[in-house]
Amino acid sequence: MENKETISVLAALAQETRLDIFRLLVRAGQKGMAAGAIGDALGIPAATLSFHLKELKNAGIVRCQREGRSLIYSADFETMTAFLSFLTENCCQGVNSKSSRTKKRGTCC
Amino acid sequence: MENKETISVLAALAQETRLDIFRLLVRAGQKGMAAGAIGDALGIPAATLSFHLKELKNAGIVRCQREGRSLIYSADFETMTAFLSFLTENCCQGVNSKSSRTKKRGTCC
DNA sequence: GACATTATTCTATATTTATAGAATTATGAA
DNA sequence: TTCATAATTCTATAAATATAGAATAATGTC
Repeated sequence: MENKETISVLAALAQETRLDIFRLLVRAGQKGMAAGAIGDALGIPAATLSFHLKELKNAGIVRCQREGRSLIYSADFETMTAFLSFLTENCCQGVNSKSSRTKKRGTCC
Repeated sequence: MENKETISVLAALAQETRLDIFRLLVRAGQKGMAAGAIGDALGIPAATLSFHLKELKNAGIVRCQREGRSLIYSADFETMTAFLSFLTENCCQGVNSKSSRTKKRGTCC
């Protein structure tokens, strides 16, 4: 995953409503959820929801599939995995698990 | 790490200049870098750089320490580790390493 | 075809964020 | 105490993002 792509995932998740939507979809798992059901669960007006779903879709972290009149959205775990790998490698010294005890430096200024 | 805190880290990194700054600091490691050196390395005007450093500092992913006339900034790996753990647990089904082969669903709509 | 349902796109408005010059603050040296 | 250096805050402006009502599009049912 590249810098540009990473930024679009970060931006997609850096918004309360969208992070809520995405976490809901993660919990829903493979089967996903219809747009309407997401809106009901989170109390988001349809137009606003569509706007946010589009952002998530453009970032590549959700997919969607029509089923009758409904559009079923689901989390794309492959993209998320690639995204987390990028962050781990480029922004975290390749460390992800329990803290590597870094010498504490001040937050004095 | 909570939702709110997570969003502020996501937002801090979801910007090209700031991601560049942060990755530079990750590469610099423990010793960190003076603000001026960061600006020189990336070609960012001082006022703009200060603005971005403050964002990163507020999000808790960089620290800073005065050394003579210079302010030395460094990446806070503890916060980043907590952040990655949160994402892994809440946004990625607890999976981080190699893909768990998810049934591919369309991006048709 | 007429109608209800599900969801999107259009539009306007409000809010937040980014950029960078000018002014200011803090530190150290002559 | 004067001067140079390093960096921040102030300020104005530009640009991007979020919200949500109204209009539109796609699908299924009678």
